[in-house]
Amino acid sequence: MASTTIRDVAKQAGVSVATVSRVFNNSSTVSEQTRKKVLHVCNELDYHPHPYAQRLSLGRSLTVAVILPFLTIPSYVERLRGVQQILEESEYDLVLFTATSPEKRDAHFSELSRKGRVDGLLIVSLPPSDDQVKRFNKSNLPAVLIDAYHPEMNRVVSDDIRGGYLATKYLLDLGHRKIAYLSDKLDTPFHFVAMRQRFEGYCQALHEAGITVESDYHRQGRVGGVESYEKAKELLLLPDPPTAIFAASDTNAVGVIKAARDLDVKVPDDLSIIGYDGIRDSEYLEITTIQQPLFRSGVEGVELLFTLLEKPIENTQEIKLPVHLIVRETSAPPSRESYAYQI
Amino acid sequence: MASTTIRDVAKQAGVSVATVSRVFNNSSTVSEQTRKKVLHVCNELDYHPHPYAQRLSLGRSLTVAVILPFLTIPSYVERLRGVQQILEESEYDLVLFTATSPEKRDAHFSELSRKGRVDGLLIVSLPPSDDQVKRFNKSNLPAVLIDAYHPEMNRVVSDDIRGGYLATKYLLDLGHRKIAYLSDKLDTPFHFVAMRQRFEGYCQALHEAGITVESDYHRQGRVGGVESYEKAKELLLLPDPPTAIFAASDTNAVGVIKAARDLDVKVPDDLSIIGYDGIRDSEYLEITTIQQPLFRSGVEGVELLFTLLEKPIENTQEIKLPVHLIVRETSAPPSRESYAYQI
DNA sequence: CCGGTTACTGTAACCGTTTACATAACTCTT
DNA sequence: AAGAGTTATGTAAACGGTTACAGTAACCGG
Repeated sequence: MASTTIRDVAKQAGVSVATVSRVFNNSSTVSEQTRKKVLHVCNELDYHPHPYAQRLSLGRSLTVAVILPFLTIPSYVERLRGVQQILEESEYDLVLFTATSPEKRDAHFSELSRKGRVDGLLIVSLPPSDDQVKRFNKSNLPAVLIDAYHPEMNRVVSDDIRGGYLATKYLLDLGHRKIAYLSDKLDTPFHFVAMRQRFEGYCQALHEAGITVESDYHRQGRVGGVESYEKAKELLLLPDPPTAIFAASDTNAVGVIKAARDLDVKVPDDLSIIGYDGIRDSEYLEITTIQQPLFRSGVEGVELLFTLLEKPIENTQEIKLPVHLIVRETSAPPSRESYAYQI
Repeated sequence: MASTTIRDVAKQAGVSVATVSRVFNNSSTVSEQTRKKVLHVCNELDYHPHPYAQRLSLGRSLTVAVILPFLTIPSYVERLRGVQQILEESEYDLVLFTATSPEKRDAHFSELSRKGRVDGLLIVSLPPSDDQVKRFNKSNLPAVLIDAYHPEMNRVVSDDIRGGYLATKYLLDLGHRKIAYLSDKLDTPFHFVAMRQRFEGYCQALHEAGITVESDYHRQGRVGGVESYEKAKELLLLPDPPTAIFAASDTNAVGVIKAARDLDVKVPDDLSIIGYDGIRDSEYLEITTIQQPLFRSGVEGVELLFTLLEKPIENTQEIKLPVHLIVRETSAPPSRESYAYQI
């Protein structure tokens, strides 16, 4: 069943293809009479313009690519969700790529930077190299980084240094002095930068309080909750264990909670835990956390991209989103006992 | 910077466009000499065939649409991940749609069922109506349901009745007699069917054990963990509370755990909890659960779609994936006390 | 030496749109 | 009443590929 084309409609309506086309792209004028006739025939023949012919002719792909590291990590998915929701209402298709390895990332970047492949690019949490940025800019493909930084690229970031600072300051204000930082590996081939910045904020707050950063209180595991469970155990079994743990993601925090439970360390009595992100789990599990606007970062990213799609160039723009402390049930002042220790 | 076309290459290499095209689509023969020459020129000019011109000419969109209800629910995302991973290695683009309302679902279905829009369709957890199925089949668009059922559509399902049975049987075998079932709303405009089937398995197991299904032991909340927390509380505050709760998803189980904690009900001593799905959280939180192959369902779905894309029609096919009981830390025999109650 | 393969390559139509330009039919203006 | 504007429409050339068909040259067997 060959689908009906614009020519079929034209013939049936007794007009030229140009006229039919004009009816759809309300560009120039068509008399009310013929417009009605054409629409009627379209309806009758169930005509819909062929998307790919349209795209070829227009020189636009009507497509936006979203590329992110993993689909396993809730915070990325939540960002994707924001992107998806806006894109769905637009004329653009969302085509999805994941960069599960640095090689894949590079392959995607170079494929997608070719003119014609997609109209725009949203890059989640994957900082591109200088070379890649150069290529994007040369092919002047509109692109926006979300949760990633490069000076010459438009981006939506959240204030991770401040987030790290806030979390640590909060624990300090509660009276904690022995505060550990537990994160994913800070050095990855992907060059994720968020957790390093949170660490920076952590150091800054400690410094301000006149506390030296204990390297023993800083642990990194592979991404996700499983390994953070082990690392948390290590921390809790230290001769002089921390009274609070700042986990660089809520997922990490879940690992810490489990470790505490298994070692019979009471939360929050004997151990305060603060997470980061504000994903669903943190809500369900009542984890005190630093909430960053994940969903919104996706929304803002698309919207920035849309403005870029309209008028070409300007200065690179940065949208910095705020973070908030959300106090829930995994944090409290340190117990007497731990106080005693440290005096 | 206009991109280089096949004609540029042809001119530069001193051959016809047909020859250049042939070099890429290794269809018919090209002499080794000219092939080399063409490839060299392509390399030099950084030529890549324009995707949309190709698609128009081929009459294939090289695109597969995936449509799912929400991006908020881990199990859907995990299925998507399976789909994505396979699709990424193929020549097809994955374009993503969500049906956050029944109206959206219908709109997507009818748009996507038009020939030419996409080459294939993967529908996750959204059972289509008879009319829609008719339309899919008329436009003979290859489509596969994942975690949804329609007799006239190809599908990948998991054995939810058996899963419900297994979970309940396991609790019965532990000695429980007062077993509640807590799920999302069973009647939704989406007509999700999985949780109803699990309920069926639950009833079956109880029946087999000669236990009548208490309607008071069956609660439904809105999707997700927040409301299941409330419902679990209701159950636990019943005059004769259950000794075990079968939560129809791990997310629901998390709500139950929280309710138990808040009411000082010890898990698993005073209350056994079993979830469903086997998502990450169930692992982190050590929830006993029925694991279904979520990721794999995506993989199998795409693979089934690929075979459909190769040779057109055959009988509709069903792939039924197995489920497994995973015993972790939220389940145990009922305590003496609760036994006492019921004798 | 000739007809028939075989191996390679070119010409041009086609995929289904959009749109610059041309044209035709009116309506004013003076 | 002719020239200038307007308005509505048609013609045909893009967009950038693929591929049916045709053509040419080289090769082969008899």
